[in-house]
Amino acid sequence: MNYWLLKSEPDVFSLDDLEAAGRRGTGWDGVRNYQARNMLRDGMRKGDLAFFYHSGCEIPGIAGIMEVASASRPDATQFDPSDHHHDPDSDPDDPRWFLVDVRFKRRLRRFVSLEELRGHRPLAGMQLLKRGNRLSVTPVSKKHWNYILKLEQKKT
DNA sequence: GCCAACGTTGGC
DNA sequence: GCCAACGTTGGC
Repeated sequence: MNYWLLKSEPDVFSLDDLEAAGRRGTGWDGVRNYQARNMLRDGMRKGDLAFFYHSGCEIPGIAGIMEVASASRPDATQFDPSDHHHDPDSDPDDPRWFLVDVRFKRRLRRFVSLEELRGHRPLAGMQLLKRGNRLSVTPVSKKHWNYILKLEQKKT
């Protein structure tokens, strides 16, 4: 099993929205970056776990945990002209963009902010914390994953 | 293949 | 709103 971190702007799609989607979950659509696409398409497996990270908001950070609920499949929004993520250059016979289904697992016991993550030297290697990182899908090592789960338990 | 111009992300 | 960092595009 592998671990991941997926970013979303809570104004667009938040952990609450994912929880509201229930057991069926939802497709993690709209990823339009090749590196992120490759991880979605080739790296993620059903049963993997991922942190739900809130970006582009007042206090960015990790809000919860979700589960990868399917293998990757083509992202239908790329073929929908009315969709913001429409890609007219993508060939239906050879789709360019993929998604996985995700489902809500749980909220963290407390929100762990980006600022807090940056304060922990053992997490320094996390791709999320590297300078200039903008990838919306990044792998998380087991070591970092477990460290954050311990952080979650700590009182502030 | 290089690189300038432009677009996007995302923290601050 | 600003801006650093990075990705993409397209002319050459």
